[in-house]
Amino acid sequence: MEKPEGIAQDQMRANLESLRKNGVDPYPRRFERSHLSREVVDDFDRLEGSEVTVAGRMMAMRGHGKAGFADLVDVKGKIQLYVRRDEVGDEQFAIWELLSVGDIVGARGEAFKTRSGEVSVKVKELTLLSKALLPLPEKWHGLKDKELRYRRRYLDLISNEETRDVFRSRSRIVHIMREFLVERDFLEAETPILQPIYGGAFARAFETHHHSLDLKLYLRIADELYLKRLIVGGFERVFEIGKDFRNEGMDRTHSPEFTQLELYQAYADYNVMMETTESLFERLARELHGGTKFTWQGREIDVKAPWKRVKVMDAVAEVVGDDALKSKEALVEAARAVGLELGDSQDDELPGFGELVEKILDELVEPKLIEPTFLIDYPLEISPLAKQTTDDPDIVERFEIFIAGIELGNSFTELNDPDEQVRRLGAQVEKRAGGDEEAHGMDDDFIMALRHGMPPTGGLGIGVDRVVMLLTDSPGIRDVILFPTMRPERSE
RNA sequence: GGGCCGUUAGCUCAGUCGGUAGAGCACCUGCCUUUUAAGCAGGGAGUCGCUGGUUCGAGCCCAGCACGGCCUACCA
Repeated sequence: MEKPEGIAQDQMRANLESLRKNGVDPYPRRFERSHLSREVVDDFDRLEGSEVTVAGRMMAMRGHGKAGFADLVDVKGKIQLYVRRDEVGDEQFAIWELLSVGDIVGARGEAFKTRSGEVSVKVKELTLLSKALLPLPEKWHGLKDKELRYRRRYLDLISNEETRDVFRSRSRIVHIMREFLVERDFLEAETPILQPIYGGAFARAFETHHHSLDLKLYLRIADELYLKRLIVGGFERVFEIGKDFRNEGMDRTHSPEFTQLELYQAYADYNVMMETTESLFERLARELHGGTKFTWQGREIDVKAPWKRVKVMDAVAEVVGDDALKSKEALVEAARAVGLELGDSQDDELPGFGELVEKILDELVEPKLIEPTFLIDYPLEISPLAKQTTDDPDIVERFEIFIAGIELGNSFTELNDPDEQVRRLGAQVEKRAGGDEEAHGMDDDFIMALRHGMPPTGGLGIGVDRVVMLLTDSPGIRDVILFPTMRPERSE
């Protein structure tokens, strides 16, 4: 059942019928415009007195008896229409009087300036291009309700200039990332989203089913294992910008579908990736903010290189003390002492050393990393795809990127020793068998690829949505995703 | 999962002590040929998120539910 539209809506519909009776097609086909609104405004000195044709949505109307004004908004801005009965004729003026705010129209007429100096079009011919049947949100306050803004993003975009700006910036950011990498001879790749075995991160996956293959498939949680196959294949520098899917909780920085940039560079290591990260962020900040400094939610950020590099174990020692790192038992005690909840004291139920380190990082270290920081050199236990450091076999060459307390990316010197990779994934498979749904599975084809020889390689993943949040001063990830995941509205 | 808050006209919001539902915008009518949050006069517009309860009487009090927001927890 369609719910009744309401009185204003009934009247808009009645106007539609009146227009049809007057022989007006309320939904005609193409319309040729000569100028965008901003072109007329910017080039007014040259265009004054000449004829222009513009089109857009009427966002305000001001009637004056036998004349009227409307604000016509198009993709680049707004221009005022001035409609006079003695200019358009009785027939068109009658049509004008049946239009409302929200209707989409085309107008041909002379560019001129009003008495108050506003560039306008003195309309000679007005064409209805689409009749609106529902009223727009309030013109002064815009659409404020967050739920409605997410669910009906089109209204948010019509009403709120800031929302349009966020998504324009998002488009630029993605474009700059692509340009940055293509300039450096990276090849853009598209790898499978539907995967029989998922890997490359710790996360629960969405499951689906392919009917004609009668095959269980997963939506990818990362691009990693396929992009590395391309490195084996000889492309040497590859990247992908695309959606990953993780079947987990949602909050200010987590969305079940999100956009990730992953890149892999043969003959590089994580040090090269750190330099690449710094260059990319500097480039993004310069293009969006004109320099390396900007603010996010009141915090001053400066992405100028070089960024701080802090070893994970040093950061943890700073919080819990050096002695705590000598054994798992000592670390457990120290973690409890600083207030972390670790569950029951049964040793086999406690997290491993690596997981403890990670928990301490999450709770006590990362939130404080406001200025851009690379946390480097992670425990091997929680990094099954990264290569060990030369001086400590329990530590891998890996970093994560933090700005404003938010994790923005993850990178390592990629593990390319196939036998070691089998051992690492084997440990993951055991964890999964023990009930850890987020542990990796064994990907035999990936292992086979490594056995053919993958060059030493540096890899980097960056959370694009979070980068957009940061650079657009948006408080949450839903504010930078056009149509964020929502529970359906209950319909009666 | 837990806590707090919200849900009233298409939108933005009021709603006092529990006593017949309000404003502005939008829409419609009238006047108005340089206005711009145009103006003036008038009009129509409601399942007060849903279900139950208390009460002579509920938008308001109580309980449950739904959806959302913020925080928190979990989760690479």
